[in-house]
Amino acid sequence: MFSGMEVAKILRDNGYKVTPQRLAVYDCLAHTKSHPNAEMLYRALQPQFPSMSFATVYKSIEILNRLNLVKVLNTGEESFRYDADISNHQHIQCIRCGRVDDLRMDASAFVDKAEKESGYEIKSEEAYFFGICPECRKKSAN
Amino acid sequence: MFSGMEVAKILRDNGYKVTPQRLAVYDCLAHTKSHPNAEMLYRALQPQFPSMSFATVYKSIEILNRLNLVKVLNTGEESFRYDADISNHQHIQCIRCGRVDDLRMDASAFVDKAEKESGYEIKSEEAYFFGICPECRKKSAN
DNA sequence: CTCTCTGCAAAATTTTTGCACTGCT
DNA sequence: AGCAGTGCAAAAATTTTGCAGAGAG
Repeated sequence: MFSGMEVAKILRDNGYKVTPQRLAVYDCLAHTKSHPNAEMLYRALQPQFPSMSFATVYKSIEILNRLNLVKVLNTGEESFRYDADISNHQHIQCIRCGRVDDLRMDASAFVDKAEKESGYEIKSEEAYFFGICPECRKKSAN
Repeated sequence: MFSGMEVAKILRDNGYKVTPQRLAVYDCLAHTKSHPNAEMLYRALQPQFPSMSFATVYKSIEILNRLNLVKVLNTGEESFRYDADISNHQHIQCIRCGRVDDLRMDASAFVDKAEKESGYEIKSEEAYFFGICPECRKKSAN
């Protein structure tokens, strides 16, 4: 998680211009835990940038992702979700309400085993769990 | 992995008709290790069913998936991939050539830990590893 | 002042849907 | 014979692209 000034510096140092839109996309991702998709980001940025287009949302994310400032999540829904937390962690999604939460577990033993068994040189890893979140469990009263 | 007759029985027992297209989609998935997407399936079935449409591919997969005969994979590509191996296993994709391989590791300890840490009631789990496959490692000669 | 970025609209992709016709049971 | 399934084309939904004008460095 970086400050606006840090993000600006990273953009500048990599030859990208620092625009309010790019900073706002990062800022939005950095200040939410909801792992939004492009549409949620677009809607969240509308009040501040009424003229902003989806193209800019996607182009901003592409750059932020290339600079390793945001991660792309893939929970199996129609659209991708995005996360400004680039530390190694896993995700868990509620199959009732759709929310996505973070999970922090040390997966290095799992990765090492996968590397040995597959013969691949592993560069990254994504783990998704699916189930029923504490709130939905309460609601269903079983 | 089921035989054609077993799949036919499962379809019939669940009120779905047994059609050559549905059996062929399952058969195609059961006899490949390449984890094809809809287009690969469509092309593979063309010789046998020149009139078959994408609609039928997707509709067949939807039913097979609902009957828990095939699994939907999400490696972060544009399209979904499908797998007739419904046993608990993980997947690893080569970031050079795009191939997807199976990996069989016991993840139950990982799942238990996730369940405790998240408070979720976990129903399923997907783990994807990304790296460079043995063949591509040889080619790059490092 | 230059050159990248934005915003718009159109394009490209993947997947879904509606409907007439076919064919399984 | 009845009704679900197929195939086609059109629709949806998400993401990408081209281009003219705006704005960052």
